[in-house]
Amino acid sequence: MATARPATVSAPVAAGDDPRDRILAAAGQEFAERGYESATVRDICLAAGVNVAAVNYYFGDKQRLYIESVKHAHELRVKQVPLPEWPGDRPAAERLHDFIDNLLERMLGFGQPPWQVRLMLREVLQPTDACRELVEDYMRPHFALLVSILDDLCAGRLPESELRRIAMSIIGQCFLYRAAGDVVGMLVPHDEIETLHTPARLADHVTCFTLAALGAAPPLTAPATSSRSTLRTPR
Amino acid sequence: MATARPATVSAPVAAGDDPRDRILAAAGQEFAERGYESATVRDICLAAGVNVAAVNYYFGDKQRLYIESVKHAHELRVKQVPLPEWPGDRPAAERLHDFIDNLLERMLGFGQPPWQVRLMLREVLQPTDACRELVEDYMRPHFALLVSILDDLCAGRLPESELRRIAMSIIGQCFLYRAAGDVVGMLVPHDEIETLHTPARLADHVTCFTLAALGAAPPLTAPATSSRSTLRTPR
DNA sequence: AGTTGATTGAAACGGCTGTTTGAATTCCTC
DNA sequence: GAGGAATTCAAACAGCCGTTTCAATCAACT
Repeated sequence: MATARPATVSAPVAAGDDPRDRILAAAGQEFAERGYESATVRDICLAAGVNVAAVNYYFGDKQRLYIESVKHAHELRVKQVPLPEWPGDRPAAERLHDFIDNLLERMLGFGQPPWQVRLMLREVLQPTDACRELVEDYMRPHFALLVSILDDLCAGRLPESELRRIAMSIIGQCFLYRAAGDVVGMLVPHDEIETLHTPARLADHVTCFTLAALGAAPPLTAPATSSRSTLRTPR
Repeated sequence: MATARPATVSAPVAAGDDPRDRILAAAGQEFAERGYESATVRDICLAAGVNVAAVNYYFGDKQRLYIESVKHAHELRVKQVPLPEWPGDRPAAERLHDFIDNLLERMLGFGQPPWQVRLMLREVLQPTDACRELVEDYMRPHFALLVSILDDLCAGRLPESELRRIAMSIIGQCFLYRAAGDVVGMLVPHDEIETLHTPARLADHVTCFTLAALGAAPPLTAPATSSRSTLRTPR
C-alpha cells in the first residue's frame, strides 16, 4: 500500500533557521509525500526538530499550515523557474521548444527537490482553497505565454479558442509523464525509459509533434532531415 | 479544504443484494471520493447498511477491502466499455478517431457513474498493490491496440519506440482533461468549456492534431476542407 | 424440534489523531 | 541584573480510527 511507507522517511530539515521556516519546509515534504490527511503534525514537528505545540503556536492549526506550505512551495518555484524570456528575433518554433523544455524540466527535472512539484500536483488533481491562487499567479501567465507563442507560430490564422486547445494538447503530453509516470514506466520497456524518456528527449518529441501538427515542420513520418535536428539545443 | 466534505455524502447503496456486494459498492464510492486514508469503514458500513464488523468478516481488513474495491471497479469498467472492434476494411484514421472517442467517453462521459474512473485515477497517480493488475488486464491491451492503429497509419515507417511515444502523446492529451479538469476549467472561458470541451469535440481535436502530426491529414493551420469534416461520426 | 454452522449486532479495546494546557525556559529591554 | 514578553516543553485532553469480542440471531439439515 502506498500509504504504508515508514514514517519520518524524509531527512530532518536543515537546522539553524527560523523555526517557522523549518516547520514550513518539513510540512511541504510530508504533505507532498503523504497527502493532507496522512501527514501528521507529529511527524512534521519531528522532522523540523520542534515541539508539537509549535505548529499551533505559529500557524494556528494543521489546515492553515497546509495552505501556507502550498503557497511557500509555489513561491519557491516561481523564484527557481522564472518565465522564459527571449530576444525579440528568436523564431517562434525555437521559443516553443524552449518553453516545452522548460516545462518538462520543471516537472521532471532532477535539479530541484521534487516535493514542491508533488505538492502542487496534489492541488491540481484535487483543488483546495490554495489552488485558485496557484492558478492565477503561476499557471495562467505560463499558459498565456504558450498561447502567444502558438499565435506567432500560426501567424494569427487560428482563433484563440483553437490556440487554447492546442496549448492544452501540449501541456497534456508533458503532464502525463509527471502525473502517471509510474504507469508509463510499466507500459514502456526499461531501456526505452532511460534513453528516450528524459526531459530533453521528451521536449524534442513534443515539440516536433506539435510543429508537425501545425504545419510548421515536416510530419513525423517524413524521412529525417537535418533541419529537424537543429531543434536540439546544445547542452 | 477538499477533505472537509460532509460525511456520508453518498446516497445509501441500493439494498437487497448480497451484503458483500453492498459493501463493495459503498466502499468504491467512499474510496473514490475521499481516498484510502480519509474513507472510514464506519462510513462505508453506514452507506452499505451493514454492521462495522461485516467488513472484517467478509474482507479481513480495510486494506483488502480497498484492493477488492479497485478490482471490482475495474471489472465493471471492462464489462461496460469493451475494447473497440472494427471490420477489417475500416481505415486506420477512422479507427484512431473511434479509439480516441472511446477513450475520452470512458474518461469523461456522463453515461457511467464517475466513481469507478475516479478510483482508478487514484491508482494511476499513486499506485498501490492493486495497480499492476490494473495495468496488465486493462491498460496494456488498450495501449497495444492504439500502437497497432498508429503502426497501420504510418504503414510501418516508424519504429515501435516512436509509436509508443506518439501513443503517450495521445493519451496525455486525453488524460489532462480527466486528471486536471478543474484547472483546465479555470484557464479556459466558461462558454468554451461547454461548447468545445465535450468528449466528442475533444476527440475530434485530438484526432486531427495527431493525424496532422503524422502527415495523414492537412495541418491545423490549413484552411478547412470538406475531407476533415468527414471525421465526425454521425450521432 | 434440535443441533450445527454461518451471519449479524452492540459494545468495547488500544492506539493514534489534532489540539490545548500551564509551567519552564529563553530572549530582549530598561 | 530585574521585569516582562515571547517562545519552548512535556504532558494530557477529547475524539475518531481500525479492529476485536462474544452473545444473539438466522438458516439449513437430520
